[in-house]
Amino acid sequence: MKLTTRGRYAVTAMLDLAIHGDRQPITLADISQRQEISLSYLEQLFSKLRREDLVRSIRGPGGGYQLARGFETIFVAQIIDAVDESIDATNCQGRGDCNHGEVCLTHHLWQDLSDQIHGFLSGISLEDLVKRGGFRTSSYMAGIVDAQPLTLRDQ
Amino acid sequence: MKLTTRGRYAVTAMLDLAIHGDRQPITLADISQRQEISLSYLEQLFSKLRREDLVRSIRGPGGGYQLARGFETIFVAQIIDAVDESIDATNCQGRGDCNHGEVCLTHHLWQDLSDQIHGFLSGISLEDLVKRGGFRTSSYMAGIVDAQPLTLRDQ
DNA sequence: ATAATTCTTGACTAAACTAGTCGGGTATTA
DNA sequence: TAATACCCGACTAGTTTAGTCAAGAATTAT
Repeated sequence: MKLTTRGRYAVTAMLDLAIHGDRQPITLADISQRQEISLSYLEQLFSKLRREDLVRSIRGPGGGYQLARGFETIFVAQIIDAVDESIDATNCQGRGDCNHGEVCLTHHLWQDLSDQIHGFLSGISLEDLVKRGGFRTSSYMAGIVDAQPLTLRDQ
Repeated sequence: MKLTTRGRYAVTAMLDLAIHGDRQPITLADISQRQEISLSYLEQLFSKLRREDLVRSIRGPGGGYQLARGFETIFVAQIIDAVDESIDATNCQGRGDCNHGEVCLTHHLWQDLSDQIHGFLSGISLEDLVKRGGFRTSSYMAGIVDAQPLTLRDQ
């Protein structure tokens, strides 16, 4: 899992969709204006989001995009995974031969860290982001208590 | 905080130092061979690690690098911060004017996530990495129970 | 002294990635 | 049939990554 601006853009756009798109489809032009993201760039991102079944598209006048399902079932991790084709956290593509044919010193550290961040973001849904606090206050994560805390796994 | 290969290299090298460097200084050439990292690239990384006072250098024959202090006081987050000059997690350099002069929808999400990952890696010391489990088993994080769990903050 | 060793520094580079732009499609509706 | 809006692929400037190369400075052993 990678965390880049692209993932940020995608989550922001999906959040915009969750907020404004409960009735009609929302055009990328609208999102582009509201969120200040280039239209063509949004097209690239939504192409991936659609392939991953996170959004539904409707062509023609009056068309646009909608969430493919309820916002309580769409999680931040899924959005980021859809657009930031997750390169391996490890250097050896999981083969475990990163150091002279053996596993390198920090192989499992990164693997586990990746898993943990992923688990963390898998616990935050669009609903969480929409419902908690205002978007312009600094406390909108305050109520997110259901989000899976990022602890170290036991095995 | 950024998580890239550079940070991985740095942590791996520091771990190598923690394991082999308890007596004499360790040369970058040794680390380069053991960890399969280019010598010149290591030089760049250690230049930054030295500036951040994480390692001590000794020139001349018999010289090399040592940890600047006990491995129980050096944390993964410090190493990564030293080499991956932490760009802002946010788009607006913390000014909060990322969207039409206001804070963008996901500003605080990324800010908080950044903080959490940072806190998480601030709880894992080189000692933890050295002592727990073998480096070639998949369970060396099993005993790290003191590491600050990554939970959402309350305010 | 001087040669060997090792760190120190800066300039340079190929390859990859990011965040776009551009131009032409295709489906749908009015 | 024109307008709307998604769809798709090619292209690009700028940045970052991972690395090379070359010269130099400090220290030790001979």
